[in-house]
Amino acid sequence: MTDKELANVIFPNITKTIEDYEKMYPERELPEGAKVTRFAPSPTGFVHIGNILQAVLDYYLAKNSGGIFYLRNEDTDTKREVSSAVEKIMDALKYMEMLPDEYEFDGSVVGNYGPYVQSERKEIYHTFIKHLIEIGRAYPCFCTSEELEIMRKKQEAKKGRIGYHGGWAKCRDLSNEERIERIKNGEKFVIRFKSMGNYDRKINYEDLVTGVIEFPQNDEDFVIMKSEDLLPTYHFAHLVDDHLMHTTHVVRGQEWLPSVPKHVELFETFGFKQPKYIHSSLLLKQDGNVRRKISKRKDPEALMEYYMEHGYPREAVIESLMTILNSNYEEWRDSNPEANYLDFEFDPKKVGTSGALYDLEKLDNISKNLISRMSADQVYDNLVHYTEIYDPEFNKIVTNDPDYTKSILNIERVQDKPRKDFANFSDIKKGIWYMYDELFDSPEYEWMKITDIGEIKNILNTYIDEFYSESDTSEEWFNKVKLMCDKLGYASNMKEYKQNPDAYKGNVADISTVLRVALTSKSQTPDLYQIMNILGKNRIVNRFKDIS
RNA sequence: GGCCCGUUGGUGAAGUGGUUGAACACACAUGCCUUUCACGCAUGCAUUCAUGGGUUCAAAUCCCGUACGGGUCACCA
Repeated sequence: MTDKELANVIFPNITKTIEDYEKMYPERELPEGAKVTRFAPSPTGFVHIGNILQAVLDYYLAKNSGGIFYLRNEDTDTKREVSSAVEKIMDALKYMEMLPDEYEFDGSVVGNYGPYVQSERKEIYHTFIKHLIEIGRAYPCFCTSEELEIMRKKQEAKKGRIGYHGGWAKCRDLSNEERIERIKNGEKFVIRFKSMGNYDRKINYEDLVTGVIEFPQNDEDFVIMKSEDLLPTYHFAHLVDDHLMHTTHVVRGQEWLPSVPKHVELFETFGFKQPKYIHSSLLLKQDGNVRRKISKRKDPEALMEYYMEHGYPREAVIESLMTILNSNYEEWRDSNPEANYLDFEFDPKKVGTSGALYDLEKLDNISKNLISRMSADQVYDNLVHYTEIYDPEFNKIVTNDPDYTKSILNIERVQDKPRKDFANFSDIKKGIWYMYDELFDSPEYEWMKITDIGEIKNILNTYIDEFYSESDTSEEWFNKVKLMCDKLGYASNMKEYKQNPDAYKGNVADISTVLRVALTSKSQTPDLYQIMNILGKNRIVNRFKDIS
């Protein structure tokens, strides 16, 4: 019996050919040098920051070259699949403003190279597998997992290489008669690739990041189609999909490096052009004195939700990831502060290979700088958008009087070196809540040096009765505070105070602090003059009255 | 265990044989500024590039060994 007959027994309903599919999915018409990349996560319910790292690179490579960035749902592992996972992936991409050009979501397909969901591409995979069987490069394997387990044990005992190769590949030399008979008897089987490789020979593979790497040839008859769901394994789906969708560059984690020889043989067998690979480094986390892979169970910052929930600006996340991806990015950003990151010239050779510790402090720093450069309007818009989803209560308060909120956000913003106190949009509430009467409800006053309520009231009353004037400029205002110091026996000049502290009850800083705490309850705030201006006289008086 | 990748300060890292007495950024420390905080400014922070050997006039940079870390060896991706 021929291989062709075997192929027909296994896939009786497959009538299309590889050529048919190649006609359906012709070469893309793109400008010279345009890159086609894909984000291809498996829908496990978590969007890992490492995945986003890859997506940023994918998106960048496509957009920077005038190419295509598409989303492919790798749902061939039916056991791990989670139903809401694709939604989460789309949410994350939306948040990052990295929407794919082609995708399949919510029942609609965008793009001409779909389906973009692997479980819907079964027939395509089967066509390619059928071809492989026809040319004698794939075969059904009836080994059970128990048998394979025993084989592994034997191999271990002999200290040999583990795997389904050479003489260990029992089903490889079965006759087609026997194969067909066993299939007709209803035996379960997987399809294995029949490797022609020789482990003692080497291949030279050129990685865009690492450079040339020498591997032994693949000689493993690895599984390309699973028995239960008849779906392909990653290796085979990678071949078929990236060929048919004309992917030019594959960004994937370093954990894929060892399977490169398999992919090389697969592409060579079909005579397909292999995409270029960028194997990105893993994100690590310092845990005591060991470094380990950042883990979604132990490290909240491993998940994209962390950044969304805290309201980190997408630009900051991108900046921090680009910094990890390419070591000279920061330098470039320094000299091109306003440029779009897509205009950066990326050099795959500069991708770190050793696994980087993901540094949240660095993110905070990048983010603080970024937010400090925004206008009050921009911060306001971001804040509204963020609180809509993550803090509806605060959203109501903030949007109740947009101009009022903006004036708060504008404190010490319009100046050469704006304040940098917000690393994300959830920080804002912590910084400005006291400006809203709804939230300023019996706060805990952080009195510092002057704690005597009698003295505090004396200061506040004196100030309101004799010195406060709503129309004062910043300088006038502070001069009056100093005048009050002189009157009450506090030093208005810090230098004089430091020279002779005993001559005074305290100094102008102590007085300012009393005003500050009385108005905000906090001992540390931005510019007090601006706060008072925004509060206005009535509320200042009222807040002073509350002190008792 | 086999195969592969890696190892420059607290962190990300620059660096591919000689103005590197190891850049830059983050973090940290100290000081200045200052009504608080933040900002800003100034200074400090690896005599040394995992380690041993070799090549060379010259090595973090090239070669070999060792150690350590990571990845992978599934009908998971």
